[in-house]
Amino acid sequence: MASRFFNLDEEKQLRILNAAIYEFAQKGYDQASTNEIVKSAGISKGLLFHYFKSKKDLYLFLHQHFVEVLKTEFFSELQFDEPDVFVRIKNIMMMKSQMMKKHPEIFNFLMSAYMESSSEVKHELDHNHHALMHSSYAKIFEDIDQSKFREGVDMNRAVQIVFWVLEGFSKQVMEKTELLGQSDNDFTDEFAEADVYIEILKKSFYK
Amino acid sequence: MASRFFNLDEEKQLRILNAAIYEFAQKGYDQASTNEIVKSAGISKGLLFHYFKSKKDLYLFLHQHFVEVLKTEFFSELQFDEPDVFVRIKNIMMMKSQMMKKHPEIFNFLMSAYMESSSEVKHELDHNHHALMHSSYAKIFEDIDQSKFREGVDMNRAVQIVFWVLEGFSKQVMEKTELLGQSDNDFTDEFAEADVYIEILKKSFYK
DNA sequence: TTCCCTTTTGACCAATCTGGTCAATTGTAT
DNA sequence: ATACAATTGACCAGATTGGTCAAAAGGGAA
Repeated sequence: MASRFFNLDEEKQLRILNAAIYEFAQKGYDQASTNEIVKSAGISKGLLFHYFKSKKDLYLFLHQHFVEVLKTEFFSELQFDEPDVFVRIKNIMMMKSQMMKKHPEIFNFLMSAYMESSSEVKHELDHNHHALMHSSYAKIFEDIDQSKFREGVDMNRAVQIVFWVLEGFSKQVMEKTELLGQSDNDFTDEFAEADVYIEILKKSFYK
Repeated sequence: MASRFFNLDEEKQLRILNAAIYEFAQKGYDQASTNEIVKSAGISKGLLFHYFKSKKDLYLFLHQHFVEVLKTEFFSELQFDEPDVFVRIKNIMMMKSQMMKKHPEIFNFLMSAYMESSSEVKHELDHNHHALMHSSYAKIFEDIDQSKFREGVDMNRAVQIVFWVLEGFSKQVMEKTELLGQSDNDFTDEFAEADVYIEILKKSFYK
């Protein structure tokens, strides 16, 4: 099914993919319209159903595909050798911000898929999602250098705190850059500010 | 318009309100169906348009009404005399959790309204929202006792950290209680755990 | 040109749904 | 019986739904 799709003009592929994830993100599975998708992709109705045999087929393909796309980009750009957990978490958060900036439509789509409640696709989605989380998230907290922590601090809670702080921080960054016109922003200032928070937390929890 | 509505059976009022916010939260303004609302409220089409002269009228009324409801409940149960910022933030977060637990439908509706992009209502919503945020949020950070902070700590950033940590914490609590069957939960354990985090942060930032 | 195969089209389907109206019915209090 | 408010639901005209399929268009080889 999908293999045939990838032989298309790359530009036509993109038009279809973008139109589809936009529509699904906007309206959710049930309410999304295949008519709307073909119209905004500039292709005929028949063609869409030629490549994807049903609406469900299309939706599940999109989900699988873009999870894969983000995963690939994420793991190719992240250095895993970073020994300090705090910095590791920071890198992940900043990367997430950069990727949300770069591919907002994909994030919107995957976020809406995460919230999707239509019984027609819910089961398959949950399955994909769990597989992803289990494989990716765990390794953030792997191999933490315990010797750096001051005696008496609860290491797990400390790491949790750092995680929440940087999550809050990157959420704030996203909201700010959304308000201002975005464009060229390379997050240099934000990296620096994130480091200030890291330093504060290190001073609190490290020896 | 709305004044007439409040003369109805209270039970009928509730049926209408619940049906409406559920539908709007589920599908967004454009895609929400007035037919669906009257069906699930068990009233006739004509009646809905008798009390609310249009779909837009209904939507904006619901928004205004439930913002008011939550605001009232929030400010009536919160003690403002709490002198410690950290505890103040904690109280607000825990209260938010409790209210989300108590009125999940209202939160869903207001959350979806916050994300609403339909041009027909966006402008009015933004206006309401801004008014709310400006009046409520500011006083969280009012009158902070600076003398408690250790020298050398950046007070604003410290408060920000506490805010993010407790936000992350309460989000986690919500997700957990959503997975488990909810029911009777009074958040006693969660209050205690939140206090642990508060203590850690106090030790870091206070004299 | 002719042949053959793949790609692409869009009219068509039957069903459902849209926000909103309004003449008619029902309920209630005098 | 009268008046008035509350309530109904059939009706409107048009749009939209996921999906099909015979036909047209494209393109390379003979």
